[in-house]
Amino acid sequence: MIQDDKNAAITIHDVAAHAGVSTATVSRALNNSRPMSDELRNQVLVSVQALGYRVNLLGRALRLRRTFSLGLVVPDLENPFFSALAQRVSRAFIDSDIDVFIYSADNDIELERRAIQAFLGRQVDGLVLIPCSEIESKDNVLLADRTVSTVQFDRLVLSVPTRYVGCDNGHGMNLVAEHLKKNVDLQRQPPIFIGAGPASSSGHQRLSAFKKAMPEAKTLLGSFSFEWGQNAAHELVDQGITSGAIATAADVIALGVIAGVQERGYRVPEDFRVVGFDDVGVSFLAHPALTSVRQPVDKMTATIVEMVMNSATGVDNVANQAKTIFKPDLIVRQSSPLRKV
Amino acid sequence: MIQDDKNAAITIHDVAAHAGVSTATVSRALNNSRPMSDELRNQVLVSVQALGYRVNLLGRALRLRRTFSLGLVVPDLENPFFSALAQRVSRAFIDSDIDVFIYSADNDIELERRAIQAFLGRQVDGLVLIPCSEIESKDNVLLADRTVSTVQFDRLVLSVPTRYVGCDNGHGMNLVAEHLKKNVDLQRQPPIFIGAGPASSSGHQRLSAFKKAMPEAKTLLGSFSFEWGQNAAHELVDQGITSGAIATAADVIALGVIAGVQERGYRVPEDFRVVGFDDVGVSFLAHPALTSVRQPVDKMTATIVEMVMNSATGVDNVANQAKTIFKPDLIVRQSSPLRKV
DNA sequence: TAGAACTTGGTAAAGGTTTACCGAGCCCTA
DNA sequence: TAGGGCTCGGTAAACCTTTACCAAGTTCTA
Repeated sequence: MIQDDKNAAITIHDVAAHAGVSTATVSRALNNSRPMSDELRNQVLVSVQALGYRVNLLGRALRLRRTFSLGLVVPDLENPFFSALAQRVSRAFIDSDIDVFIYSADNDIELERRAIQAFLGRQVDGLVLIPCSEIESKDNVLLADRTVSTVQFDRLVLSVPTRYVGCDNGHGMNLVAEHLKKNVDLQRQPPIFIGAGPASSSGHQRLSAFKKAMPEAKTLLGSFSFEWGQNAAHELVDQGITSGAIATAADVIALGVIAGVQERGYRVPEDFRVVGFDDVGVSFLAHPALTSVRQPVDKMTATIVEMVMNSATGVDNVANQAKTIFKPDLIVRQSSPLRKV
Repeated sequence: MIQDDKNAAITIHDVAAHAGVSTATVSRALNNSRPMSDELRNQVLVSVQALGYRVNLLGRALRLRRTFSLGLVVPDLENPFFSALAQRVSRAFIDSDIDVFIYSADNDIELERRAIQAFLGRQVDGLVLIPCSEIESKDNVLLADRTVSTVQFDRLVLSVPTRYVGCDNGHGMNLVAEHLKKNVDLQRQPPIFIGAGPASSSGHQRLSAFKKAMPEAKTLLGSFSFEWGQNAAHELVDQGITSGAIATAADVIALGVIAGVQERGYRVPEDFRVVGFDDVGVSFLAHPALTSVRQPVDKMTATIVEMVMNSATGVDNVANQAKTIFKPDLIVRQSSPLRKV
């Protein structure tokens, strides 16, 4: 059984031997950890080139007790909203010396735990979690937080006191309610909310905020999925509701709603106004363009970067449990325009 | 500057001391690497529990020269097609002892290189790459392949002789051509192909296969994006083309095309037939449901698993450059149904 | 010119594992 | 009872780095 280790890995010792210096010198040349003559440094770098040496980050991490890496655990990459968030988080770290590794929990609490264990065992410097469930993920988040600097993102397990970055779902829903009151005739037909169950904090918060802002609303609850929006729309039409204002808990639901009402022969925005939430990941696929609550993702990811970098250098134990909540905006587009159609 | 290392990491030595045994015994108890009395094993496990010990995978990897990890580099997670593929690859490894870590290159050759370096430095056991570009990614793929067991997936840099798993784009396009010939009246209006430029191997292959199968087709080339499909559709309509058959190089383009023609007041499938390619990631968002070439993703990811596991155990240096190409199927749905509408 | 102050290179320990090898104790047989 | 063949625990080396400390050489000052 031949290990195809390719070429049996060059170490710093090989470089040192090739350059005729000690390993300390090689390390110092590569890391600029102490001033040295240009001549000597070049001598080392030439050998590095010649041998094609690449530092073994495992050895370095062991010694430094630091890996320059961050783990990002997302509930489900097949959901374009989460994959977009993942991308944006990675991108936010591009100017840092930290590598972001993504692990998908595939909507499975067990797998979420495995992801966290995988990262913890590999000694990541920090962990960013979008927990699968507001309740069932508790132990997982706890495990993470006990071991390493942890930030929850987008979704929150409130019972574990970690830092958190998210958006003000209540404010977002208020904007939606205001918009509908101003621009839709709600006399004929009270507004309808098509949401997700309260298993995740976002589903939970958006639902209760909308109910509070528009107590007269009819609410239908399902999951954060296209199919659910589609089914709910069919259901409405089949019940004889053929126009009105529909708010949703997420863009992906709104897309389903639009498809669903169109399949039944109704039009958006002429018959139904539809409003989404998130404006991340899938909203660009909507037709007509989707009025949606936009989360300020860039600000949010920038905050995550700040939190991670600070806790890596241990600056800020003060605000270690701080929740940073951003106010979202309403972006008005064709699916629910400003004037009454 | 306080390192908030939480609780300063329990090592195997702490466990050994607590249990009153040597580190060798602890390691053997945890890894079952040599038979031992149940009594002793329990004694060790109790201490492990009591201290909350978790193995440091860095130390282990250093010693074992194996990390039980796989790096997956994708071009762009904001593209739902790639994020779905990433999810599916991870999922395929769920029953193995290997953890899959995902890194997004954000469509940037430099970042793709950084991703590969990050994985190589961390000594992953294997690398799965979906290269950004057929040409510009060459050096990156080469770097990977020189160092570790590498598989290219979906897209191919042919000039680097690595293993590859993909689908037969030519065959897929032949199926599309056949379908259109049988079910659409192409006399009135020759078929139209809305594709992507030849920078990626999939764009390239799909284009040339379709042109070969239907030389009379009009072709428009852009990018793998919704916007491009939308713009291309507008362009067609604005040129006075108001019906016909449209094949595309990807579902995400097809979605854009559907949206585009609908925006101009035409219907799918009554006016335009639209066919996608991939049937992964976004096709479920299409309305009407999208006729598409389905890649057999499960078979493909299973093959990747096999390749990675084999090369990890060094079984198969023979087929080390094997290209495994799967035949896709055509899934007929409403956007281009079987009978002439 | 003695020696302080600085520069610059090397030695070796430490970081957390796993495991080859050793040795001690036991049972069994000749 | 000598010693062969077990079982089972421990010691220490190795995996690859970085860096505290040391030592030697140089420059400068008093």
